[in-house]
This record gives sequence, C-alpha cells and structure tokens, in this order.
Amino acid sequence: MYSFTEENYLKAIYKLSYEQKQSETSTNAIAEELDTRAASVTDMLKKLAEKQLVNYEKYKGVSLSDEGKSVALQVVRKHRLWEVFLHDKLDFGWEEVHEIAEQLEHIQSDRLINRLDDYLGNPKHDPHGDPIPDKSGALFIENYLPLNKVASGQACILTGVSDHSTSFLKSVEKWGLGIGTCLTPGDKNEYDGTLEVELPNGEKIVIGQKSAAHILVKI
Amino acid sequence: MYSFTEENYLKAIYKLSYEQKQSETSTNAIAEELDTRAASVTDMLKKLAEKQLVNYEKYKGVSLSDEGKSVALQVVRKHRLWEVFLHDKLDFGWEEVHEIAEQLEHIQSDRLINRLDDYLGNPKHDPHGDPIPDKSGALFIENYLPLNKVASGQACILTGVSDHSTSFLKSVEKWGLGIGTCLTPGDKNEYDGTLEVELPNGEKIVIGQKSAAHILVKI
DNA sequence: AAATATTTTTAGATAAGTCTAAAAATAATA
DNA sequence: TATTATTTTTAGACTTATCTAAAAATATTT
Ligand SMILES: [Mn+2]
Ligand SMILES: [Mn+2]
Ligand SMILES: [Mn+2]
Ligand SMILES: [Mn+2]
Repeated sequence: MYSFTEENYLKAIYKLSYEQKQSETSTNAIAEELDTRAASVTDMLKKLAEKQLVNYEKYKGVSLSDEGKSVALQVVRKHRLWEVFLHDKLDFGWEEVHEIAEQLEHIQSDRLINRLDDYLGNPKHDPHGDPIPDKSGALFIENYLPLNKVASGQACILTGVSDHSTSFLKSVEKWGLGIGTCLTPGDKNEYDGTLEVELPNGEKIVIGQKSAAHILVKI
Repeated sequence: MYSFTEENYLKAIYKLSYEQKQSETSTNAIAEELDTRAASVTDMLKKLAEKQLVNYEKYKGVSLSDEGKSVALQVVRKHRLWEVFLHDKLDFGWEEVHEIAEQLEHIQSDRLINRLDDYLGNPKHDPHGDPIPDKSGALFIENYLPLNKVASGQACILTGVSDHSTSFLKSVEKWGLGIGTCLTPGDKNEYDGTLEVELPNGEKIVIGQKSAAHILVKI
C-alpha cells in the first residue's frame, strides 16, 4: 500500500510528535531522526500532503492526518511485535532487536501480523517496555516516571527505558536490571548527580543522573 | 549488501537454470519469471555483470557466477525457512506461505536466519517438500519422481510438488494428500489420461494427468 | 540463400527518492 | 527596527529501476 520510505517518514513524524508532546513537528527534526537532509524531507512532505497523509503548510510545520496516524501506528505495532518475537522466541537481547525490527516492520500482511500477535500471546509491551497498539491501532499509554523523579526510599518497578541505544541498554543489563526489576532509590549525591539504588537482593548500585532519567518506573 | 531487486534477479536466474537443467538462461525467460520487460532485464544483466554476479555476453544468455549463485542460494534458504515458520508456527496453509515469504526472504541478518533455523529445528524441507540450503549454501538434492512415472501397484510416499500455484495446492489438499502421504497408483485411463490412486485408508481417488505430473514421490 | 519471425539490445523517457548549493522565509539579537 | 542567524524551500542534478518504441542480431522458414 505505502512504500517503505513513506512508512518511515510517517513513523518518524509520529515518534517526534509523541516525544515533543505536540502534534506539529519540524522539517529539521524529521531530517535528523531519519538521518537525511532537510531538502529531502521537504520533497517527501509535499508527496505525503498530496496523499492526505499529513497536514502540511510551507514553513509552518507538519502533523499527521487521521489516515497518516493510523498507518504510523500500524508500523509501530508491527515493529514492536517483531521485537517481542525476536526477544522471546529467538533469544535476541533487547539491545539487538530494534535494528532487525526496522526491516521486519515493513512486511505487508495483516493476517501475518495478527497471527504473530496471537502466537506471542497478545503481548501488551515490547522488550523495552513500550506499549503495543492493538489491531485497530489503539494504544494504552501509561505514564511512567523517570527514576530520578522518584522520592528516596520509595520502592518502584522498572517498566521501561526512554533511550534505546545499545550502550545504554547494555549498561542497564550489566547493573542486573531489566523490565520488572524492583528498585528503591536511596541517597542522591548532589555534587555529581549520581544516585544510589537498592536492588531486591539488598545489593546497592550507583548510577549517573543521565541513566536515572532514562529508566522508567511505576510505583 | 545487495538490493531487493538484485536478489530477485539472482533468484530467478537460479530457478530457471535449475528447472531447465542448464546453467545458461535467456533474457525473455527471466522477464517472464519476474513479470517485467526484456529491456529491463538487459539493463539489470549489465549491472549484475559489472558486479561480477553473473557471466553475461550480449545475445548469448546469462549464467550465475560463484558469488551470484551463493547469493541466490542464501535467498532461497531464507525463503524456505520463513515458509516453514509461517506453516509450522503460525499455521498458514502451504498455499499461503509463498507470497509472504517473497517479502521476508529479503530481510538482511545472518544471525536472524541462523537462529530461525535453530528455532525451527533445522528443517531439511519447506512445506512444499523443497530442500533447504544450509548455512554454507549446500543443498542436498534428492531425485523425486513424478507420480505419473510410477508403475501401477508400486506404493510410494508424497515428498513434494513441482507446481506451487494456489489452485493446484488446494486441490491436492482436497484429495486429502500432503507431504508424507502414502500413495499407490492403480489403473490409468489411456483415453483421458486420468490415474486412479489408492490411499492408506483404502479410499481410491482419481486425478488428472497434469496433477499426477506435479506430484513428486519417492519409492 | 533469401525472406521472415523471434529475440535481444539500444535509445530515450519516467518515477521515486536522494543530494548540494543557493534563495527565501522566519526567528533571534543587537 | 535593522541586522544577523537559523530554518526551510527551491532549483537542478544523480541513482536505481522501470517502461515503450525502434534498431540490431539471431533463429527459422521457404
Ligand atoms: Mn525499536
Ligand atoms: Mn522497542
Ligand atoms: Mn515459495
Ligand atoms: Mn516452498
């Protein structure tokens, strides 16, 4: 239906709008997200507007139309379900699944993705804790809290990460943390920003401010 | 490494060479196999020759180089392993798997395909009975016999099909046949070419000459 | 061998997606 | 407000893959 490239643009616009918490996003932001040039983005935005997938006015930013958002959510659904498959069935680490899912998310077959969903047991989250849209594109959004906002002594559960880079995911794993781990933040070093965190086994680890901001938890 | 399109051309040349039992194949045959025009094929053959993937001389046909054959076999491996996944794990019928595998065969990740292979239990054949090349591209070719060449009364086992069209596969299924079914050909009607075949439960079915030629068996 | 038919290749165009460099619009600063 | 900086768009070119129509080469008939 829509090309590989069109799907990637729609997904990028969706992601940026979501992260920036506003429906409009900019040409430059899209270019950076897709590792391409602003001129290429402008060209594509014109095509997407032509096809009514985005609302676009020159110099005034762009937002997804209903149809565009629906396509983007289907791509996100496919991406996250394939990540679950790679992680749960093929034993790939959570730092490895994203790259392969970037390719698999473009396979066109509703029947395939719905059967995969069933085969995986209709998971609600991907290996990074991100929610998986259902068949109709509905997404249940939970407001998770970054660990650095949690009060000292307040026990909480790791539910996701907001940085998917390999280096960050590997260090989270090295600390012995993963989705579902119970954490209790302790003392914060006001000088260098590091945070002490207690694990269920009583062990205490120290993590930097930046890491604490990308570890999402629920209380 | 190689584009979607390049992979499809290499696979087509491999398939035609294999079917025609000679390494050389023609521009027109490739055009028909890929549902494109002869002029497009000529253009692509020049590019593939440039990249040393095929041996090509104007007006003299084309054959795969060692590297080209290796790429083609990897694509075939991926195609057939994905067909097994779709059939065995996601319960797709053998008439449905090919179309989806045409997309999945282009996913680039050696680690993925090798893990998938292990996950599926290193199958030797796809749902149509076709052999699956191993990691190194080695293919164990068995000489199966079309059912119409089997002597009357000689029991044999269905091991594959040489036509993958939906209509044929559906009719084979309707007769209650599948990979592994034991068959005993009986009387052949010399007038209309139909063949009587006995099944393990004693039931007798009648199939046409064309179908009998596309049902492969071993004795 | 000459005429005809078929196959294959070339020539020139088109579409999708990308790029650089320059121009235009908008935003920030003095 | 005028100047400067940043962002965005246009203009024109390039790549990959495709097409039609015409020319060239090869194969088949008479
Ligand atoms: Mn991902
Ligand atoms: Mn994810
Ligand atoms: Mn197939
Ligand atoms: Mn097959």
